[in-house]
Amino acid sequence: MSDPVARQPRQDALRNRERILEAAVELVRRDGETVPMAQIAERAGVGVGTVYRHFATREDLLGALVHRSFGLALANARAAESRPGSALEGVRQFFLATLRDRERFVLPLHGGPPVFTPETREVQAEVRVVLRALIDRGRTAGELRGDLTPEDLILATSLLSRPLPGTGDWERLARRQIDLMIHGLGAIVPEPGPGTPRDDA
Amino acid sequence: MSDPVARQPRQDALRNRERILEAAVELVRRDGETVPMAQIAERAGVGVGTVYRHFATREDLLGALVHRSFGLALANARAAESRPGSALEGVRQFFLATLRDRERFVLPLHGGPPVFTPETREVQAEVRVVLRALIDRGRTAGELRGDLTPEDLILATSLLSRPLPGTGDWERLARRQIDLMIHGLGAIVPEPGPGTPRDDA
DNA sequence: AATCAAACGGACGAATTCGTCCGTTTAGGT
DNA sequence: ACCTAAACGGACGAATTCGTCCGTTTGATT
Repeated sequence: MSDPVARQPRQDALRNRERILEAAVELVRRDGETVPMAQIAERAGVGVGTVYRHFATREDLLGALVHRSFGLALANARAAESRPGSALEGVRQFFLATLRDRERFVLPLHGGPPVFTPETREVQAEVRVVLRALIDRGRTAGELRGDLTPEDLILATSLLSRPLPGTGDWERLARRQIDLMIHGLGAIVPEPGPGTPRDDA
Repeated sequence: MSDPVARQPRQDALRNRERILEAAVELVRRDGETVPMAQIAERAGVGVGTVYRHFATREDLLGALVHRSFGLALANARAAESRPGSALEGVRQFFLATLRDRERFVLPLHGGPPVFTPETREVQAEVRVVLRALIDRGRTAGELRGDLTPEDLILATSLLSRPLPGTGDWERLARRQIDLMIHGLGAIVPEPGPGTPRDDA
């Protein structure tokens, strides 16, 4: 008798889906993307069956993690773009936001299959659009290098969010990298100097 | 009747060991560190038995790859340090060398077990020493930021050597990152400006 | 050329991991 | 309170992967 509209999903289903994603982020970052599904299920406090119902295949799950990461990047990009101060400072805030959220990021580490779904690429494109706006603003104001592209910023952030073991104080090192890059972003070029062969084509 | 000195290893053994390492670098970079041993053996043109004789366990093999990578980094660091020009240019050359050799680098992607053997750490320490010398030279000459550390450079290079999928023209992007960083390395700070809160502790 | 220790290859049993299937539980509507 | 579609859990057979073992081949030495 009810309309053909799907009834909304049950509460526990939503909750479990969330738990699975959280567990997956944590374990994939720590152990790599081949971490056993059973382990993810265990940490999420559900059975494997539940995991496979929400994500038909491991790749679906990984794809969802990547998708979420771009969603996060998009939110950060928008926040940085709509921020009042200078565009250069906006870029800096974007970097710092990535660093703050880094434990929630999962980006593909090697060139495996899908992972990048069409929807993910859409979000990715939107990130580009927003960053483009930010860059253009800064360029007009003479704060940013004229040749800067959204890809430069995306690459930098994806590097910042990667799990890097072995290094003791990652937080400090990452902030330093941001610092170095921000200074490099300035439109002012210190000293081309004579001893600088140009080997960038 | 012969001395207790070990006779030198056979020629084919050395050759195979080399082939295995080459195959492993390629496949680990492409498919991740859990790539089946059998696959590595196949690409190397040997049987699995041979792989396991040279590297008793997968971790031994991975450890050898990482060790080699640091050896490469050490060679590049030494070349950059003993180079005639300015120290800043030396740093730049070090980065470019890493980029050139990036397909031979294998560094741990997540915080798994061993991989960092004691010997590897020794090489790592030596890299630090050489870079420290380079940095000090540049600092004395006023070419480099006073607070720069070897770790900054090591981190940057390890980021540059990582396999990053999805991005089309990695080469171009990486050169750009180097460019950005080199400019950031200069001792001259363009514009602290009023709108720049200092949130690096 | 004869010898043999060293090295090789790959079949194989053990151990994981995958993804499904189905009997049981439960949220939420009546 | 009752009902049922939706969701759950985890045992299980199929499929991979691991690492070993041993009969065969080969490089070096005499």
